[in-house]
Amino acid sequence: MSRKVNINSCNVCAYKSFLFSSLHAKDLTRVNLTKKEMEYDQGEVVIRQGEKINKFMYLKSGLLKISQDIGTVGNQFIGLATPLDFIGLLSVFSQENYQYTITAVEPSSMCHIELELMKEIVKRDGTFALKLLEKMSSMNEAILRNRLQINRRNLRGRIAYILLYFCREVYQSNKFVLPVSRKEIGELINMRTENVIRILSEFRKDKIIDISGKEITILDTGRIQQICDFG
Amino acid sequence: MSRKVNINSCNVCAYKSFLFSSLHAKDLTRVNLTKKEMEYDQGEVVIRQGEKINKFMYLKSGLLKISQDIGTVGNQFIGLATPLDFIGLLSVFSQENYQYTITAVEPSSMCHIELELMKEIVKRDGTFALKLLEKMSSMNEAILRNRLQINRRNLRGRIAYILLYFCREVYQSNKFVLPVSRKEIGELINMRTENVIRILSEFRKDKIIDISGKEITILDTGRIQQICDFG
DNA sequence: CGCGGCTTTGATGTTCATCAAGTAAAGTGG
DNA sequence: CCACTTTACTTGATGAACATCAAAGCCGCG
Repeated sequence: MSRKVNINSCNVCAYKSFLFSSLHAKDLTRVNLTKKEMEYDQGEVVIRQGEKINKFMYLKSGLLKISQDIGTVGNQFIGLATPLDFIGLLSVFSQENYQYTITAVEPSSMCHIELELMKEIVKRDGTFALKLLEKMSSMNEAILRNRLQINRRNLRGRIAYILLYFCREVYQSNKFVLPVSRKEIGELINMRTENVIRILSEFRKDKIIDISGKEITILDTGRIQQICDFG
Repeated sequence: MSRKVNINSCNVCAYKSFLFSSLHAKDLTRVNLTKKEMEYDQGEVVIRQGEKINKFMYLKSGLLKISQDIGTVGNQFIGLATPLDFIGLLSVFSQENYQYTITAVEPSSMCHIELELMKEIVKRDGTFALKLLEKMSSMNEAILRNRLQINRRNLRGRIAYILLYFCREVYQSNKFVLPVSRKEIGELINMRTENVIRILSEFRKDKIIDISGKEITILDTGRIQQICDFG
């Protein structure tokens, strides 16, 4: 179950230099005093699609899944959020309610600030506003680029792409434990579970990767890159 | 060829109420004095991918194509911009250079403001900053939603989707002239030209639409909607 | 007029989803 | 803790959806 944790000072948080560095001492203190830090277990839902947005949230550590219910058709897995990402990335400033469901796929620690306070600071502190604009802009661009990249590839290319994504963007290691099921990977890169499995097995047979349950080791980065580029 | 046109007052522009309504008289005057209004012919390139970003641009009238060169593979057609959209939507505040190429697919009229002036106003006017944040946020969300919608449909569903998109979002009419070639539609919704044509013909035979060159008339909105929903 | 790009249709082959069936793993209640 | 249920994983077979190839008509443009 999610739980509130000891309040740490914002002064020692990686986020300070990322976003709040320019903040006036007075505002930083207010953020420090009103923020709430929460921890979530693996599998726990952080935000449910449709809930009212009243917090500005950001991920301090862990890994989150961003997805969307699409009626009977199933679930669209849109992407992952890694530390320093804002949550509710797209909707925070434009919608009343969350358009996406956020789930912790690894134990995660997050900070909340009242959205009203955020808006207040934006209104008062233009330098901060500009910085926020830049961050949101580049985050949105990254998500879109990812989706475009995935959808123009064939299945083998998609698997190669997502493996390199985990390797480079999430774990910074050739060896990692998949944070999601093969079914979910299928939802993320628009293909059937069976084909996710088939192609992973194929890569294993070709000695491009090694698989042991959810643990993946990339053996031949060059080949994977090649499949990603030309697939 | 693109050309500068008579300067109209920002006071009578639709954009004023859309974005600049809260601006102080002083800032509005500055915008008014330094802005440039340009007109572009059909087919003219407005922005070339890679160019330095130094203007904040918005579309007053016409229709723009947003696309991206992706090496040898061809061209990714990302979406269209309709009046009141900002241009360089994603990159303006996060990148040095444009990530996308913008082309006028209908005669278009645009306004430019120096990006530095924009940033200056953002810094000084928090209410404006917040408004801009909201607009950018909702624009980005719309683009992403579109891409997700397109990619989870089969080919008939994609064609139905894009026809309804033109009908509802762009032309507000059941009868419209396609602003782009069938090849480009294929690039927009990730399918081959031949299949774009085949499915359009199929819809024509089924008396769901009428085709005359680039002119399309949607005859049976209900059926199209159904194909869009279940395809 | 002739060239190149767009459009169209048909034929063919590949890729991928679907169906089926079985094993393994993980959660659940007695 | 064990039987039971459910969910995840895996492989093979089949057919549908889609890309590709080919050929011809069309249209605008130098």
